[in-house]
Amino acid sequence: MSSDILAKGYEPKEVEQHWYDFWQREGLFSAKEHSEEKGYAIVIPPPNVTGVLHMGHALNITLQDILCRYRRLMGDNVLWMPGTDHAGIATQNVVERKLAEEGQTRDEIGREKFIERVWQWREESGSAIINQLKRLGASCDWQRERFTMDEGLSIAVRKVFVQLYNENLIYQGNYIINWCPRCNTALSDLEVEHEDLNGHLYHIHYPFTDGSGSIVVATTRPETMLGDTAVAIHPEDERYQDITANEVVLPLMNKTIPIIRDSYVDMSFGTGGLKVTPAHDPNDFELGKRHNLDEVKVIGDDGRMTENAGKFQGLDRFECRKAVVEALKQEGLLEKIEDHLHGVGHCYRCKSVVEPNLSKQWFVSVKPLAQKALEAVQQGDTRIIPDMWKNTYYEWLNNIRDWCISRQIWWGHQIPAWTCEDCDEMIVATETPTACTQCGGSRLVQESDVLDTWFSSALWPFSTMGWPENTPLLNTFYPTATLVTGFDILFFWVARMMMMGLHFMRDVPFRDVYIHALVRDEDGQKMSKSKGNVIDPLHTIDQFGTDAFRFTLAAFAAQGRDVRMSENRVEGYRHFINKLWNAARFSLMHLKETSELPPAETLALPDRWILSRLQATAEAAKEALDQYRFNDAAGTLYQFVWHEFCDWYLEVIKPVLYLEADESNDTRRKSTLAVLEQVLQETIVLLHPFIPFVTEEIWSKLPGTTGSIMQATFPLLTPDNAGLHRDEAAEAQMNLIMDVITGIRNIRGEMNLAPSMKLAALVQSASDKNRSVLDAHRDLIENIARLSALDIMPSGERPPSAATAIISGATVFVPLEGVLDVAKETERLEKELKKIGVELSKVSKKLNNEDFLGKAPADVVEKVKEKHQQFLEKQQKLQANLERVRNLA
RNA sequence: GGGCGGGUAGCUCAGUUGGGAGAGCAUCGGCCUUACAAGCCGAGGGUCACAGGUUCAAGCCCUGUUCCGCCCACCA
Repeated sequence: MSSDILAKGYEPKEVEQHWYDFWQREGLFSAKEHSEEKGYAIVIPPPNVTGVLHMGHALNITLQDILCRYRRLMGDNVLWMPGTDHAGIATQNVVERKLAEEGQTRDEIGREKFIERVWQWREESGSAIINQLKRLGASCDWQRERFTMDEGLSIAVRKVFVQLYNENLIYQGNYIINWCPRCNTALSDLEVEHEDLNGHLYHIHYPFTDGSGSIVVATTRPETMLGDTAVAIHPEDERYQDITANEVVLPLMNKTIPIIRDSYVDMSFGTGGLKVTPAHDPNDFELGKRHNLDEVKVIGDDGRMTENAGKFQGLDRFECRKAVVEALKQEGLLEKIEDHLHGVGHCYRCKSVVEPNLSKQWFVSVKPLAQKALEAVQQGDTRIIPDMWKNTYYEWLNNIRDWCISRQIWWGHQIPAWTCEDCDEMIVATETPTACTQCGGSRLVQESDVLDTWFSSALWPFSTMGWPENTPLLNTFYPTATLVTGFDILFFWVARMMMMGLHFMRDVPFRDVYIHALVRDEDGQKMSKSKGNVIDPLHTIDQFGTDAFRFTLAAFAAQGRDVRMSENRVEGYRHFINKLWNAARFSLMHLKETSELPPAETLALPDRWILSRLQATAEAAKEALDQYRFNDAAGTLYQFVWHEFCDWYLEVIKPVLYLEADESNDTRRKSTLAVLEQVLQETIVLLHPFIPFVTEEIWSKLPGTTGSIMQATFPLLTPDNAGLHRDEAAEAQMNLIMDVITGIRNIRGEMNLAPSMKLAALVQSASDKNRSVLDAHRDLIENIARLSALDIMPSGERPPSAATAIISGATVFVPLEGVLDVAKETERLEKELKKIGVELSKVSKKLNNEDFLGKAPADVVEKVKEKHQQFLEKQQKLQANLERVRNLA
């Protein structure tokens, strides 16, 4: 890495680790707590401690890193707050599995030991995900790394819980919640994933007690009938106007239950009869409350039938379903079984079928909090980008229901509530109480439940900055600038951070929320282990380097669109990294020392041109990044580096670099080298947010650079604007020259003339200005177009037997005496002519349209007229040439 | 049942106030031209899903149809 000349190919492995260590050692990721500079903060969506880096993280982290590195170049004081989430259920499941491998269960070792094990496990593997983030180049302020179970964050959690409880926004109660029998815990509505499954609809006779027949009810879960406490019908259902009975016999249970009338019942469904199971269905629960029905819980928390299920007690819920159906069949009460597609809830962590169950749990009364979160976005205090997600956000907040926050697991923040065993008093406090506030007794037992993981992550933007203390960090960085996240946690996380931030900080947690899409495989399928289509980001990095991988992600991250990832695509962008590397390698062969940029007016045309293009590129890149248009920014830079800087500028200056040494040539060469140095340096600064490693490596090799590229300034912001400015005249002149060269290359390609074959060319242009521009750069044109001679004339004889290229402002002839393939050239010209004919008729049509002339804006009309003129000229020239070529035949 | 996104070249996708349809990859032809064959030069290829409408002008705006994908929802 110390040789002056770079290696022939870029080898990411050799430099990535080196530079990452360097950045950390130099403290370049560290935010300043107190600073005059603008504070710009991003809090990381904390990955689960159990996590392994996947494509979703890679995209998420890359976009954040691009923003952070960009803002540093813009001179902001950047804080990228890193950390991990304790991920209650997920982590507990992982550790339970490990225990199972040792032949143990958590109940056997007990709560305290179990939690110890989790901590121990976290110590061992908790840094794996963090190290993987580092391989992506993530410039997080690692010294501030937090964990949702940290002492500080735990204090914040308790403080929030207690305050919400005191404000009557947290309450405890018996309601129907989603219960996962596998994880043995309650879940919030969000943690249930509905999946449409092919099930059955069972139609069951419930005989009237007076022997006057029966009513048929339908259910998808026949085992719940054991807990039925009523049958409901619609009060206006004509089918049941004449029934004499008020009660039915609940089959299999030999129990009498009432027939109730409620307009909730949908008359159009089945027979219009509804079995009511208040303990196992949320609607039935409501119905039960209205009609004072008993709540009979027949499915236990372990997924087995309770003693209330009579002879079915102890059966697993699914076995019980079969047994109930069999028993009903035998009693002749099963009318029929239909196939039925319906949504079934599954646990988002273990995929078990979730059971709606009656249970005593803790809830957050979210409506008041949600209202503020809604308004903050409506008022524009927080922007959601892309805009379309606003509707989804509103929709959810408008229909929000209370949030079940208690979990019957061990790993998490234990709820700070204590019950006095003497007087049953409930004490909710931030500090562990020593005596009952009511009776003074000391037999206090803490609530065993822990909080939903998302409760602590909802506080993340301020708990990580030291809240509830009023810290300098909070003053400098709250509200944070941008949250970058996937839409899959818009409700879980974003909406709840909004609620908590507004409630406890009295300000939104972030100004912008940038929602990125999902990473899918190249066929658009969601990546999953079972499909076997998972691409491991680390594998991709090992193969192609972090920079190529990051650039690929950025290039495909169009707003609102999923990213389709394949290693082939990364390979494509590795070519780009290599291209840049080689451009630098070439430049460094000539850049032996740093030099001042000479005044613009003394520079040669290509130099002024590239500086102008660089300026345009910097402006476009800034504009795109400011709007989170990562793909546009990446595309703009790609285009500039490859097609303007490499394809044209470097080729054009080669002759200058190889000029013989004499005084005037040396002056010319020196100023070109100064421009080359400047452009290369500014270009890698522009690219640095996307591809940090290779740009740092090149930076370190450039003469005249010191420190890290991370300390550089974004080109548009340097005091002298890095010598950059748009130069329209230079761009127009260079375009003419490039058009002439392209025209000649075109002929060469079409006529199958070897590049090694030198050609003579004649350019005719009626414009004095154009002729003088071409004349002044005759060497350049001859060199790049490989010409033996170049004539430039105002007009005159068209050379016979020549191929022609008609460009804007000039006509190029390549005389091919004896070589010209007349048929081929005729065909080529005819084709061109046909094309231009189509264009011409389009504009002519417009110009012949009175309405267009009368109603279109003047500048548009003017533009069309100009075009018409141009097309007409081109057509005439083509026709003349075609005639001439035809005469040759 | 509601809501959202998408249908543009063979593939993957850009296309930001409506004004001559673009890129990358792939394909074809020609090149070892002293940074790069991970390269250079050139070429071909599109009824912008379909049908209407608004407009002087529609890939873009409106209506309808259709096909994909996703999210939300307590109809048994």
